[in-house]
Amino acid sequence: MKDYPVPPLGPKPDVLHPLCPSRQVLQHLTSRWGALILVALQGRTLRFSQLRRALGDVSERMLAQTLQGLEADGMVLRVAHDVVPPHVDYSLTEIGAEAAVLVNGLAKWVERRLPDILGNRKDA
Amino acid sequence: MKDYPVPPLGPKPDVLHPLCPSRQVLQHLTSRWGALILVALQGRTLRFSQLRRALGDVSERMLAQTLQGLEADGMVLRVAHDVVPPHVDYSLTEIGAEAAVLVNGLAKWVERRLPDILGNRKDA
DNA sequence: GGGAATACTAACAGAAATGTACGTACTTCC
DNA sequence: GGAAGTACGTACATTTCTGTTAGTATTCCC
Repeated sequence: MKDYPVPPLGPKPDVLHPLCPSRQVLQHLTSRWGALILVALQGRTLRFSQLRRALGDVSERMLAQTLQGLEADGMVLRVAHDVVPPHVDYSLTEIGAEAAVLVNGLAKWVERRLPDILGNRKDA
Repeated sequence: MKDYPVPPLGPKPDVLHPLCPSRQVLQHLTSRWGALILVALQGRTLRFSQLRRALGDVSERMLAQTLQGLEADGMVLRVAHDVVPPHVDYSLTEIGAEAAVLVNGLAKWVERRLPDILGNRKDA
């Protein structure tokens, strides 16, 4: 990897630039579980285990890890009720909701177009 | 991982279902290089090396591999001119262009919202 | 009492993604 | 002549991702 002569916070964020932070954010949003969490959390608040069941096959480790990442990016809001059997609610923040709309749009498009995509697919 | 009692091609594709093929397609589109290739190819045709320079830091190996995947999914059209110094053009297919609009929308949103996102970020 | 549920974390392990280096066949430029 | 550009494939190495297992403190249910 060579050096790229552009500061981390240039005037115009550009996803196509290797060092632009927008790339990382985009990757968080589009990561395997990140995208699905946004979709699952759209319009509703879910607890950790509910979220886990909603996604079907996330390991607790990955779910916790991904949620922390999204929380750090300000996409997800975590509210822990300090009760004896742990109870934590997850919901989308304002920007999280905005992102979710876009990610969900992509997901829905894939679902709608799936037949066409699978149709002319050249399987190895 | 437990077994999920749903056929690969049920009546309604659902990204939240572990075995739905839509998940894989979504992952291809949102993969690290997949998404960037769609963005870079929007509205224009690029050659292999131009694409490589456009993304800035893809290795040739990854670029070739990702392009093949997108081609297999019918998103990218590959046209090879049989000339002495190799010349191959890459462009988006119809569905590829549709997908690119959505992915690009997400990318542009991230770029626009980047300041806000980085603002309230809790760095580890 | 034993077992399940809750929301995690830490340690370890294996799988997948990604990069590096090299080779190719031929042309153009210095 | 020697170096660079072109579009890759292949082998190998490393980094990143993801999963599995075990453990925690407490309550509820049988």
